[in-house]
Amino acid sequence: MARSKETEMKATRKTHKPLTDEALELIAARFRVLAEPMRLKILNTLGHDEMSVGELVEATGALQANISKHLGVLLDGGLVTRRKEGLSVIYRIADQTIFDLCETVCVSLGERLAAQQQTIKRALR
Amino acid sequence: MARSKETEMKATRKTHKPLTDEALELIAARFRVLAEPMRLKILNTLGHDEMSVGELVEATGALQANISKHLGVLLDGGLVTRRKEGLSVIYRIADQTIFDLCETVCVSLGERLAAQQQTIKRALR
DNA sequence: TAACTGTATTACTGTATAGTAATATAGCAG
DNA sequence: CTGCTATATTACTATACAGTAATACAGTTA
Repeated sequence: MARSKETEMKATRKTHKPLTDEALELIAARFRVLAEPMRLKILNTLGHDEMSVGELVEATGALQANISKHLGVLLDGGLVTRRKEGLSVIYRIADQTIFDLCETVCVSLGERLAAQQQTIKRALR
Repeated sequence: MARSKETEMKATRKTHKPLTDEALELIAARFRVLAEPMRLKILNTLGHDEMSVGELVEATGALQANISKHLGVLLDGGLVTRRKEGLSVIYRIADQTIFDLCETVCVSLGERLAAQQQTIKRALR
């Protein structure tokens, strides 16, 4: 589990970099892009393949204008890339860290729900 | 009919789990909590220590009502816990995965900015 | 009891944005 | 050219929520 570089050895406990407001805004913006269920659905549908807008519309059941707008947000955020092929425009995930983020969140949510379940069980006994 | 490659194949090459809409909403909700700079600032200020509301107000420079409201959101989301101590209420981070998420995002943003920088450099040569 | 302190809540305002319908744009077919 | 198809954009509405001021509440002290 090699941490990045040995040059930063105090980064594990107690001390944290005081992020600037600009950095916080950039990070928040990334989270904001992921904070919409429909965009997550698009990303999840895309998976590791590439798909045209029409295929995404069909797969998600949403309206074409809505999908197109969400794809624009994802493109602006650098989470997907696109290329034209005839009449179609084909999107592909550009940032694999998305999967890490969702995985981490899922694990965390799972643990939280398990803890809540324990609390309920204990309260009912 | 220039290209009808996957129109019959349903394009299921390496699909992830097809998350339900409910799961997508839960994941999006977690991201939504993290999608505000002020909440990230609170979390970053808290770090691995615990702090009272007043200390957070002073450290962030925000108004008490605002901090209190954001702490409520973080509490609802299960990202912090709180305990009372006399007149004060002391908050502490409850979910360490927050740091992983922010770290992943930072790395991703860094890579993206580096790539954009390369693009600019190449365009100016 | 009353006064004081730290925190939470309420009410309000402004802003951002998801969803939608209609329209615009781009590329292909005839 | 005309029509057709895939995608993007515009305009609009409704909802959500961040920030703020005033107030309520809880715990302490005199």
